[in-house]
Amino acid sequence: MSLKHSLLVLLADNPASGYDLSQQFKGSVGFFWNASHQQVYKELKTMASAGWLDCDTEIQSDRPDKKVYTITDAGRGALTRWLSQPAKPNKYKDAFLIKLYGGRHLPRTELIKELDEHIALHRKSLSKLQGIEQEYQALTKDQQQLFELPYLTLKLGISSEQNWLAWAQDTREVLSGNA
Amino acid sequence: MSLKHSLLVLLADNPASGYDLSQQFKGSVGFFWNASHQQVYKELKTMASAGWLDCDTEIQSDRPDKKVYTITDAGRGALTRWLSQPAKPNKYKDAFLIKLYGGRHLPRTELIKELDEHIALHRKSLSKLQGIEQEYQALTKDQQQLFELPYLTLKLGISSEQNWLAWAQDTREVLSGNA
DNA sequence: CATTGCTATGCAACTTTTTGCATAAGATAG
DNA sequence: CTATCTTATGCAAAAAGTTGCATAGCAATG
Repeated sequence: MSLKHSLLVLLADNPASGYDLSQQFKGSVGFFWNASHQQVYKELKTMASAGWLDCDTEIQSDRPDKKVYTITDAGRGALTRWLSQPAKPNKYKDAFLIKLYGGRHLPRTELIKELDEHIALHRKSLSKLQGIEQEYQALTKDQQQLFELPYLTLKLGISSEQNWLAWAQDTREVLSGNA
Repeated sequence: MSLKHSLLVLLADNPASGYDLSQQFKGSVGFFWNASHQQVYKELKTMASAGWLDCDTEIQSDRPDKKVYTITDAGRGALTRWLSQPAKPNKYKDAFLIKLYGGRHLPRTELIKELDEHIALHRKSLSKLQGIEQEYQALTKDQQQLFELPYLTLKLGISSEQNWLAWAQDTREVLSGNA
């Protein structure tokens, strides 16, 4: 339901191609929403035929051509309508926690091994977010003002990852029998 | 993909009905996995016909009859196979953060109003988890041992909610212009 | 010079999830 | 006494998401 609206929010700032938008889902936006490139391309097509977006093909010589989507007035209307309705509460899903919950059926060493893999992933994710934060902090005050709200979402991403990693350290000690 | 495995993990401990399992998704398990009752009933049916579960109807006089599902050896095998494969990294999706990210297009008062609603939800969720924690802490050491791993998942739930609420307080001040 | 990775788009089949509806009896609140 | 809540199950349609495949040229690594 909200992929459409994520795309509208991103396109409300700047026109972009499906590829560009997919890249955003791999970056700072990916913390709170994500979609595969297939899904994005398909959704953009649907949104364009609903009149929410205009599509222009940008011919590139050294790279594949781009389809650049621009939000229309109808698109902005749809976005505003959605924004003024209450957002559905988020639902967290984490397969690793299922494994931990049912970890009695598994040797501790395996649990720890998998925990370590997830720690590595979360560390990577944290440093990516921190890199984006540094870019933000390098901006002038005026520019920062523009990204004030996206920066708030980034801060939640960072503190969530830090919280996860702190929990993982404690958990690792319990699993190792050092607690 | 992991609904099957959540159900297997839960059924590995105790036989349960679809209703029971749905209730668990509303409780402590709901922090890291969830599904509607329709989904659960359907999935249990599929799993039973795959031979992973046995189904017995428990006739109740003052309440509707129950279908109690018990895990089979084949089910335990499927669970073990799944447990020994790496779990997919979690993906977080939060529609409210989309709104905050694109909040420039909305009056601050509306953003704050919605933030407050989500704060209320997260507080409720936190106190539910803390209630479960108190039940755990009231157990004897031996009983606690049995729930050692589920308790670890609960601790992540609690600290995640606390982290979210702390972020929300900061965010509220920024949105109110008091930062 | 071969392989991998990045840019860039998309179809088709399948699985998963959501949403709306349906039934039914006892319990509790106003 | 009426309405809502809880227990208990499920079907069917639609929407959303995943997985596998396909194309194609340029750049960089080895």
